[in-house]
Amino acid sequence: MSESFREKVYSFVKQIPRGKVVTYKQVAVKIGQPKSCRAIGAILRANPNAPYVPCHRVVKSNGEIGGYFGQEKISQKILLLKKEGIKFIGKKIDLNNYLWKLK
DNA sequence: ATTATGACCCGAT
DNA sequence: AATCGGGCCATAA
Repeated sequence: MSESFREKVYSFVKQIPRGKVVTYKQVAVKIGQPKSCRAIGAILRANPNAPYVPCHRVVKSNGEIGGYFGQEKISQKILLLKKEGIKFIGKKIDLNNYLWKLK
């Protein structure tokens, strides 16, 4: 039996180190479904188990941060990222500095 | 089974 | 830099 889509997403996101981020696209590629980037967000929205799965470290490919529980708690996502040392330039972050480089 | 929705991505304008 | 449009995919109804 193969892991469910959800399981793959969560298990990978849990490995993102503090102070680093990955894009929804990266997650999609990593779990072997490069075209499922959009569905990744749908999964994280469902039941991230907030503190356990660091879903706040998943951002958009253009440097914007994306959402957090719909459009409601984005401020909290920003706060968590700032708390980890990530700086914002307007509405975006510098992916060249914070992107987690996979091996 | 079919439709609509959304924490997305990318190329073209 | 900002906007638009088409593509993709898991879920919910």
